Amino acid sequence: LQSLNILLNCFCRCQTLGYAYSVLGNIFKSGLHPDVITFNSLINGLCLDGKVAESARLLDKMINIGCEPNLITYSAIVNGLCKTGDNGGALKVMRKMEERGFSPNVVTYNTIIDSLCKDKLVIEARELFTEMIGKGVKPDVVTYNSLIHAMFNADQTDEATSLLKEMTAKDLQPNLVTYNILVDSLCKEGRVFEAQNIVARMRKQGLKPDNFTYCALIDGYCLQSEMVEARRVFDSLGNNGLPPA
RNA sequence: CAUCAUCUGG
Repeated sequence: LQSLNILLNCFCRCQTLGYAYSVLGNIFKSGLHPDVITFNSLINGLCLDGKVAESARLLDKMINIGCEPNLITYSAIVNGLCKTGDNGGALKVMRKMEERGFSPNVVTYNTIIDSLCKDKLVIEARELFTEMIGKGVKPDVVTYNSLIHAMFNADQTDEATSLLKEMTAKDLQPNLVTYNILVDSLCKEGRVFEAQNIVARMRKQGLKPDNFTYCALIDGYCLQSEMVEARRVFDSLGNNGLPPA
């Protein structure tokens, strides 16, 4: 069952749900019973595909056959609602799961906070942020990444950098995504030089700049019409978009 | 230190 679950999840994440369902068929044919992970993968796949209604039906189905949904099930649905732009619905599901005794965890909160951030609802994102802290759910790097990104997008660069300080004060190490957000945002503001300093800093921490990093830099130079510099970065990359080892 | 949910460019 584990192997079939792995395969099924791959198809779900690739948005090839037809194949996922045929794996489900094989599970039945083999006389096996899908478990909560099987259902979670399918629900997630449907949600990522925007078929949240269908995922709700699957949720009912799993309950009917006696398979108890868990925190991950509900979080996947929360994500599906967020990705279709229904933040209100996502919040409702989160409140419902609390009533049913499933405490939302850091991932659940991160999902909604990020969605609010993307919709520029920075105030309500921060409200959820303080709510989670109040409930003893510790924000992690992903939480801060979403908030920092939102602050840059709202031209609150000062707030972004203060959040960055806040996270390191909490012993949360900025990760590759954090740095990519910084590099990209600085580049879009025309501060490519400072972005390069960030890149130097990430190298110093042993983090390897990746495709995102280089694309952000190239884009930044292009925006400044510094085509020679853009070209220099571009030429430093190999066929796979990464610098030669 | 690998069966499931959340964050970054184009």
